[in-house]
Amino acid sequence: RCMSRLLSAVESELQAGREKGDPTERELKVTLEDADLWRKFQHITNEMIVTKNGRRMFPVLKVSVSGLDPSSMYSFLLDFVPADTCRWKFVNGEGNLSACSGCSVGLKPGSGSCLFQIMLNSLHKYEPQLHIVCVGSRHRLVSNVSFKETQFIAVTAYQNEEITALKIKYNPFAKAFLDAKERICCITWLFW
Amino acid sequence: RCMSRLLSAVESELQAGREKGDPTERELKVTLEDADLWRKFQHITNEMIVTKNGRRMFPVLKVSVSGLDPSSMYSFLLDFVPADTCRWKFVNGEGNLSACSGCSVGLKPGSGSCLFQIMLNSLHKYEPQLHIVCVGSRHRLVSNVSFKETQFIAVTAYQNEEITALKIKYNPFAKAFLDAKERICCITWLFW
DNA sequence: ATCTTTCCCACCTAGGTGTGAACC
DNA sequence: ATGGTTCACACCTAGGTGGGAAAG
Repeated sequence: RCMSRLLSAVESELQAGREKGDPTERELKVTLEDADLWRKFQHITNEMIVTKNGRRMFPVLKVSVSGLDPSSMYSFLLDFVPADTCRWKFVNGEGNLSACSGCSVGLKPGSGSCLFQIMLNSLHKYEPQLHIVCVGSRHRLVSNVSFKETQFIAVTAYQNEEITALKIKYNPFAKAFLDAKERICCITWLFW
Repeated sequence: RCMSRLLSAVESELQAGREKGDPTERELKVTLEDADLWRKFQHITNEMIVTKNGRRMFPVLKVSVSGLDPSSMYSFLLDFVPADTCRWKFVNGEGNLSACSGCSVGLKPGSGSCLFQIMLNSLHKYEPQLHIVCVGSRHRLVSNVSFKETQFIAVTAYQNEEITALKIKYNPFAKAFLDAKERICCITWLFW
C-alpha cells in the first residue's frame, strides 16, 4: 500500500522551572501552542498532505514545556499513533470524510521515534505523540503526551475544500492562492 | 568609535573517534573546511562586512572535529581575537590596505564567548578562535584553536575590489552581480 | 469509470548579496 | 574636501504552497 512521508518538526520553548530546578519533573507541564488554530482544523477533520520527499505540517506542532530541570539534558521525540483502524474515504460531493467500516488495513504501529521523514499511510488517521526523555547515564522517560486537537488524516491531495480554504487562509506560504481568491472577489464585485 | 556586528556561525561536523570513544580527547583533530577558498581571500588580505543588524561571514567558518568522546556532550564557542593593534587604512587607488602605525586604538579583548551578534571594531583585524568545552558536572576546556587562514579586517564597505570580486565569484547569494559582470563581458564582446 | 498518486508549475515567503546615493 | 557609515534597493538563493494535468 502507498506509504508517503510527512515532514514534521517539534518546535518547543523551554521555560526553566523554579530557579533551583526540579530534578523530579513533578510539576512538568506541556502546552500545545496555537491550540485555537489547531481546533479550527480539528472541527472539520484535519488533513495533512504527505509526499514522497516529505511535506511540512501545517499548523506546525509546537509545544511549550515548563517544570524541567534546567541542569539536565532532554531529548524530544515525536511519533504518530494510528487514531483508528479505518481507511478513510471521500463520500458525497459535499466534501465530508467518513470512516469506511470493515476494510481495516493491516496497520503498522508508530514507527518508533524519529523526528523527520516519518512514513505514514495515506487515508489513515493519526495522532501526534510527544515523548520527553531525560538524557543521562541511563535514559529516563519523563513524559508522554498527545493532543486530540492535532489529529489528522494523511492524504495525497486534500479531500475537503474547507480544509484547503483554512490552509490557504493561515499558511503564509500559500499566500499566492489567498491573493487569487481576493482578486476573484474583487472582479466579482466590480462586475456586480 | 564605530562598533558593528558580524554574524558568524560555527558549522561543525563531528566524526566520532574510535568505536569505544576517547574520553581523554588525546587524538583530537580540528580541521578547517574550505581551506583553499579561505587561502584565496587570505592571500589578498580578507575583509568582512559588518553591519548594525549583523552580517554573515563569507567564506563560512566550518570545521570538522574528530577524536571526541561520542558519549560526552560538547559546546563550541567562537570569539574573535584582535590580530594586531592597528587601525587599517585604505591607501592609494590600487586598493591595498596597509597598517597605519602609531594610531593604536584602545582595543577591547575578545568579548568572551558568544555565537552570534559579536561586536567588532571596523578597520581592525581579527582572527577567529574556536573553543571546545566538554560539558559536565564541571566544564572542561578541551581545545582552543584558530586558523591564520581565517584572519580578516572588519569593514563597513569593501576596500579592495579584488576582495569584492572573490566574494561575488564564490558566494551564491551574490549571483546577481556575477551575472551582471558576465552580461558586461558579453556586451563588450558583441561590440568588439 | 472511479479513485488515488505523482509531477511540474506559478506564485509566494524569507532572507542573503553588493551597489550607490545620502549622510555624517 | 575626505573618509567612513548607513540605508533602500534590485537581484539573487532557497524552499514552502496548492492547482491541475497526467499517470497509475
